[in-house]
This record gives sequence, C-alpha cells and structure tokens, in this order.
Amino acid sequence: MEKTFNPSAIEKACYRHWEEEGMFKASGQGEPYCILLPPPNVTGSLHMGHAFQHTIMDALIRYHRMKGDNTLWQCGTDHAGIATQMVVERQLNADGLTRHDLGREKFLERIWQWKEQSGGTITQQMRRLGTSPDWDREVFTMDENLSVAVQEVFIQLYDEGLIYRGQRLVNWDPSLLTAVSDLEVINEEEDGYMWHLRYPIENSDEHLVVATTRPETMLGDTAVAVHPDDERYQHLIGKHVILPIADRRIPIIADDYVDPAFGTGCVKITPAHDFNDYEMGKRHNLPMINILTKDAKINGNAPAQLQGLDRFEARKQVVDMFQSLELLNEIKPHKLKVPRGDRSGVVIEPFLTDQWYVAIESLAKPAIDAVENGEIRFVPENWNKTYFQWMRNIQDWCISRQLWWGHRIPAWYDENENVYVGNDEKTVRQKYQIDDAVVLTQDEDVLDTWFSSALWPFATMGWPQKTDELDTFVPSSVLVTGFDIIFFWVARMIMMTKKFTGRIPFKDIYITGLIRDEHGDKMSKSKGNVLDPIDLIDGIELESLVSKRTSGMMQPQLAAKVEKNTRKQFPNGIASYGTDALRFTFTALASTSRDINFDMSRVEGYRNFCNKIWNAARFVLMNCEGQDTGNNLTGAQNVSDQYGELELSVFDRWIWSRLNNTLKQLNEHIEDYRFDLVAQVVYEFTWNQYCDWYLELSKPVLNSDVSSDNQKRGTRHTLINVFEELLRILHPFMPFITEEVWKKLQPLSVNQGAGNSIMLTQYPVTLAEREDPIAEDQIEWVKKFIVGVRNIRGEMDLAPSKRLPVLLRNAHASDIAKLEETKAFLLTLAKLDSIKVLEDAQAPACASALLGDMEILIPMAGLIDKEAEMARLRKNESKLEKDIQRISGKLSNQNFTSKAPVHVIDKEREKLTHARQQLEKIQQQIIEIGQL
RNA sequence: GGACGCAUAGCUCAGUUGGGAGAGCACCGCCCUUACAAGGCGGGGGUCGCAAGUUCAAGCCUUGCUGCGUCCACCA
Repeated sequence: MEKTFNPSAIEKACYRHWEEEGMFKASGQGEPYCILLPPPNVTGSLHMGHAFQHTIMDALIRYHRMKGDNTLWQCGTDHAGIATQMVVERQLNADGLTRHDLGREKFLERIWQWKEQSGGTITQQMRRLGTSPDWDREVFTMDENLSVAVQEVFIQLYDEGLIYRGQRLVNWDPSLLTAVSDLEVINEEEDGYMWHLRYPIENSDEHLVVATTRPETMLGDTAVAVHPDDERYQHLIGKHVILPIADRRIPIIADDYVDPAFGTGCVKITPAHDFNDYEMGKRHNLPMINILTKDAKINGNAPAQLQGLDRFEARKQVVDMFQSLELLNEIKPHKLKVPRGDRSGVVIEPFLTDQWYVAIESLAKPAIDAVENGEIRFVPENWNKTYFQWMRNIQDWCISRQLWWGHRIPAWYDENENVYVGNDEKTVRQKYQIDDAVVLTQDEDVLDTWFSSALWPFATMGWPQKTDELDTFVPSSVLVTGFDIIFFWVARMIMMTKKFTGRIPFKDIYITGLIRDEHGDKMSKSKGNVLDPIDLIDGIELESLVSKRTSGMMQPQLAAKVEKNTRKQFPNGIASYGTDALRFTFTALASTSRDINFDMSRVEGYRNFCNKIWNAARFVLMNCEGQDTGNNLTGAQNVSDQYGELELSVFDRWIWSRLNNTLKQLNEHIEDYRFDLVAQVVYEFTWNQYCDWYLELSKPVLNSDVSSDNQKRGTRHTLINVFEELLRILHPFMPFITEEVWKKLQPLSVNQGAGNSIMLTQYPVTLAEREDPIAEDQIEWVKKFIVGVRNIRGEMDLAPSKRLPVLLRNAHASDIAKLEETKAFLLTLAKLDSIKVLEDAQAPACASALLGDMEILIPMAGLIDKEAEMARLRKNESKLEKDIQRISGKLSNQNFTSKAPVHVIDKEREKLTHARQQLEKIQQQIIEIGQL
C-alpha cells in the first residue's frame, strides 16, 4: 500500500465495478426501504446542495442495504419546463432566432437534442459522488409512462370537477409570456415612488386624491374607493369622478377594505391589474378593463397616443400628462414590494387570462390530516408549522403554462370554445360523441413542471398500472429535501399520492439545511463564491477556477472582484480531496441547523481522516499479513473473551467494548437523522480510541518476546476484526476508501467469505457480550496513568526520548492489580524505564500526578526544574481550591440538601471528598518541593 | 402584519430528560519514536447576546429586549 491515501487512483474503477455487477438493485428480500430522489433538472449540473443531499440519501441507502432491507433508491430527472426552455431559447437568441422562427415542432426537437446532449451530466456527476441508486430504473418526467400518468391524473381530476378552466387574474410574466403560480413569484422590497394623482369629481370643483405606485394602471381604473365610515368622503360616495386622460366616468364606492389612515384614504380601483382590486371589482360588479398586451405594452383600450408603449415608458407619459393637466399632487419616495418572476427576474403583471386550475381544497384536507395525525413526520419537527400554515391557506393552483416544453394539456376545443378532456382526439370524440365534421383543436399550453413532479412517488412505480413496486415501495421510507421546495413539491406529492393511491408518499420528511459559504452567504455566481463538488473531489488549479467563476456572469462588472477574492482565498487552487472526504464533510455538517456554512478546512480535516484510516490499514496489514490471526478457531466469530488459543488482553476486550458502544450510539443517531453526531462518534472512535490508543497498546504485545503466541494471536485477531467491522460501519459514509481497504484486509478477517464488495456485506450489529465495563474501567486507569506522565513530560520539557523512572505512592490493592496486568503497556506508552511501588510515604523530591488516591511520582534528580514544577502544582492547587469552594458552598446550602435528589447530593459529596484528598496531596507536594 | 430560526472558544459548530462548558480548524511548546509530519505528545483560550423570572440548581425552561436571518401575507 502507498504511504498516503490517493483517492483518484481508486474511485472510478471501484464505482464501475459496483454498477456493472448490479449492486444497486433492490434485493427483493427483507423489509422494504425506499428513498425517492428529488429529480434534478435533466440539463443541470451537480451543485453543493445536491451533493449534500445525495450524500445523506446514499448513506441511508447503503446503511439499510447492508442491514438486509429490500432497498430501492428510485432516481430520475425532471424536464424542468421553464428552466430548460429558457436555456434553449437563449441558445437560439444567440443565433438571432426565437422559438417562433422554428415553430413548435422544430423547437421541441431542438430541446430533445439538448436533453440528449447534456442530460447525462448530472447523473455522471452523481456517479462521481459514489451514489448508489438503481440506474436501471432511472425515469425522466417526460418518459412515455410518466406522460400516461400525467394524463390519467389530469383527466380524472377534470372529470371529478377538481380541475377547471377559467378566466381570472394570474401572475403574468411578460418576458416569458406565460402565467406562473404564486410560488414562482418573488416579492422583494425595492425603492420606488408613490404618485399622488388628482381625479376631478363630476359636476364639482372638488377632487379626490389617490396614491399609486403604478400610475399607468389608472388607464384601467373603473372606480375609486373610500372607507364607508370615512367622514371626509361621506358626501362623495355614489358620485362619480372623471378619470383624466381616459375620460371615463367612474363611480366613487365605499368598501371597508380601504384603510382611511393610509395615504389619502382614497384608492383607485383597477380590477384587471391588481389582485385586491380584482376582488373588489367582483364585489361591486365593476367592469374589468385590461390595458396591457401580453408583453406588457399598452393596448387598444387606452388613448391612442399611449398605445404600444412599454408599461414603464407609459408610466412616465402618464405622469407627464397628469403634470401638464396640473393633476399631479406630489411624488414621494416609497419602498414597495415588487413581484418578480423567479426565473426571468422581470416584474410580474397581474393579468386577465384563461388558465387551468386545480381546485385544491379537497385535496389539501387529507394531506393536512396525514401530518396532523403523525402518519407523516417532519424532521426537524418544526417544519410542520410551515407546512400547516401554507396548507391551511392554500389557493387554487394555476397549472397551465404558455410554454412548449412540457406535458401538453389533454384538452380539445371546438369552434365554440367548448372544452373536451381526454387522452387524445379520438378518445375525446368517442367520450363526448363528437361528429367527425366538428373541428377540434388541442390546447396549446403545457402543464406546470411541478404537476408531473407531484406524481413522482407513484408514477415512478408504474401507476396507473397495478405493479408490485406500488405495493412494496409506496409509501417510501423517507424524503430527503430542502425546505425551499416544501410547497412546490412536498405538499403537492402528499396531496396527489393520497388522492390517487390512498397512501402517504413517504413516512418521514428529512429537511436538510441549505449549504452556504463559510461566512454564511448564499452561494451564487454573482458573489463568485460557488464551489463545484467535483472540484473538491478532483481538485482544480487556480487559473481554471478563476475562469470558471468569472465566465458567463450575468453582471460581468463583478468579475474583477470575484477574481480577486478567488485568488485570495485559493492562492494555490483547490487540492484534490477525494469523494470520501467530501462526503464525510457533508455528513458531519448535517446538524439540525437551517443554514450550513461550508468550511473548506473541514474537508481538509476529513481528508486527513481518510489518510488516518489508510495508514491504520497499513499497520494492521503489516502486522497481520502472513500471521495467524486466529480466525479459524472455534468461537472466533463472536469473540469477546478467551477461547483457548485466542487470548484476549484487557485492552483487546476494551476496544471490542468501545466498538460496540460506538455502534450503539451510531444506530440511535441514524434513527434521529443526526448525521453530524454519526460522524462525530465514528471519527472519535476511529482516531481517538482505535488509532491513538488501541494501535499503540497493541505494539508492546506484537513486538515483545515476553507475550505468548496466544496473546499475540488474540491481539492480531482483535486488530484485524475490529478494523474490518469498523470499515463496514464507515462504508455508508465513505464508500470508496472502505471498499478499497476492505478488499485488502477482508481475507485476514473472520469475514473472509463475505463476497467481493463491502457494500453487500452485513452491517455490524451490537452484541451484549462485547460490553465489558471492567475492561473499560481498567483502560481508563491506564490512560490516566499515561496521560499523567505525559503531562509532566510535556510541561517540564522533558525529551520524549528520555526514559523516566516512576514511583507510585499510596497505591491501593486495586491499583497494584491493574499495574500488574498492564505494566508492559505503561512502560512502552509512557516511555518509562521502571515503575516502583513505594512501601511507605518516603520519597525523593518528585514531580507528581494524581490517579485517584495514588500519586505518580517522577524523581526530579536534575531533570526537573523546581520552579516549573512549583508553578504546575500551584495551578492545580488553585483549580482544586475553586472546585472545593464551589461544591462546599453548594453542600452547605440547606435548600440544596433538603430539595435536591439524593443521588445528586451524594455525587456532590463524593466530588468534594475526592477534591479535598487531591488538594491535600498537592499541598504536601508543594511543601516537599518548597523545602528543596 | 403573521410564522419560524439563530446568537456558546479567534473561525465553523455540537451540547440529547435542567445537576461539574465540548469538537474540528486556527494558535503556542516539544518531537522526522519503523501505520500516518495529511502525523505524535502536551498546552493556552469562553460573563454560553442582554435583562428579569421559575428552580436547591439555568447554556438548556418562561417572559421581555437587542442583533442577524428565513418563509408567508401585504396598504393602494
């Protein structure tokens, strides 16, 4: 084995092996365990958020697969209607073309080409991450069988009256020329103005002053509203104003929606271009005058001079006209929420169009119930509040999009605009008994991408056909996703799956945090702080990183800053850390926190962890290869004690006990989705117990002439088999290194017949017989002994190579028993040349450490500086004095002694006694040293 | 306006039912000891945002405040 772990040398071949051997398939045996991959955009590429979530999912999948569950990771990609169509349209634009130049059919061909060309990117990147979904079951949301499901759902909902078509005010994106749902509109506060406009009152010299942030909409005003109780305007209710410019006579109406305290207390009402006004328009039977074209220019309902102007140009013109009519009262700076399309970024216009909607309320109810009654569980639980809040105020879902890329709506119209819904024209004619002479045309629109995503849990399992997968894997076990798509996707899956299968789609919803940069900023191209997971795996040199970060920016003027920051943060580019280090980092960062700040130094730390594992393997191999590891002896499988020729020492038994304990904790943490704690316990065991202590403790046995063959066999046996189990424990989190190392070590272990991949072995289980509190107690004593000596050595600046004599004073019988069992280890690990037990209190001048009542003494004899030892003792003394003061204060408090539980009081008393004894010894030492 | 989250060591974060403040990284000192210098050993470092309350006991529970953040709704 190489001296240093080199991930790039093993990962790809390792993955190919797994995939070619079909190891990712559900076994068909055991309890079903299923995860649905949130389908990424087919033409997208893997970002840090994906990598994070995929790591978590893969860890769960591998864990359950090794546990023997019938484990399916259902994967696939999404057609991502708007996003994908935009990409291809942009490509066309670069050639000076629009999609209309190509026509619908040609344009769709072009998108399919693009999908074929770039559709494999993300799935290839997932392979680099080591993910193990069943690729043979990969689904694309526009595959034939998915389209069948989409149609079926649409038709069934329509026939039940739960999908309807109607003219309403929708969020209209004037650049994409499509309706979008409420969720696709981002409202952000921006600086704007409030214009105060005067409307002359009919047959009067009076005016009403209305305030507006969108003056151009006055062209569509059909009323002015005041509060019914507003005394200022009582006399005007029922009268009319003459709308300037448009010269329209519109009524002054009363409605308690108006807040008399805001602005002037008069509101202009534009039912065709504002959601509140629309509602009021319906209440008061007001006409709805649409003044905009689809691309947000002023239409023929406005005065001729304004027609054809862009909405923002028209705004200026309208203001100018009011000014010249002396009807502009004032212009105030004003902060307002501006609705923008989440894809296009342009200002959304409320716009009257015909669209398709899902009547959502009856679907929402069972979906709310499922979470309320605990059938579906959010983790962390708190997210159910977010869910409830949205679900209980849910609005009908606008599902039609004026796009070409997507599932075309299965509806046909005759010349009289009658609607017929069915699978295809032929079916429709039969279903509605329409004569062939009647011309039918299909709806031009497609469905919202999320409509097909909502069917993911059952459509991927073969619905509407009855399949075994539907029975077995609905509901799936857990959905791993971000909170940003709870409404878009999670809620809608629950509604649709309940509706069409009667089952819940998943039992748990594990909501992960959002990956941010190390300072908590969102990763974005414009900030130039985006990390590509593949770059962390393979490494990237500085120049490539800089050009990657600065190319194709929406705001090229930021490039210089991005370049500067990048050069500063990564003067040497990014090193190659390998997949396992990256995955372990994600695992360790997966706490309950909402925001996860991705820290490069963590990756480096876990790269080192990989190297640690690698080198531990080298040590194990070096000591076990070609040696008798006792694996063929009876009883070796579940070894926890001595079996004749296999003699386990106290520290062999100790490490088995620790391993068992670690596994127990790990199982609990996985149950709780606390992957950060999972990472912590396995890291701690591997590095701080197995490597730091166990490997060191094994050396004296393996290298000594004194230890017996049976003892050596016992230690080798433990060395190899604990490690082999540890590799299996680690595998779900670090699949590559564990596979590579396991293949080298497995032949030496009791698990030698387990097959040709660690991913198909059994996950280790906890065994009560491995628990060994006595061994744990003894090794604790050994550790304290050694640390005590090291402490003196470290603080007294004694050369590590200098072997020291140790005297023990005030040793109990139990100390002496432990000493006898472990003396060889103490001598080696603490670098001692002798250990003597003193019969009485007499001792030369010594530096000292305490282990319980026993004093570990190192004669100063020219080695140790008096002042330095004095300072060390004083430090310990004052620490003990503080402890004693605090504890005795507590114990002398009558309230405490009368009210606290007995075991707490006893514990405090014990602590006090112990501290006093320690203090006494320290002070005695101080006197002794002081006399020198 | 409504809901939610966060504030603990220089940085990034753990701290489970209230009972002696932890990790990684960074920092300081010593060491190239035959698994590993991507390492070993030792060490320093925190008024747990502020205030009040409950309690024998509060990083943890309650209330208020401050600061930061997210989501939903929205006053033209």
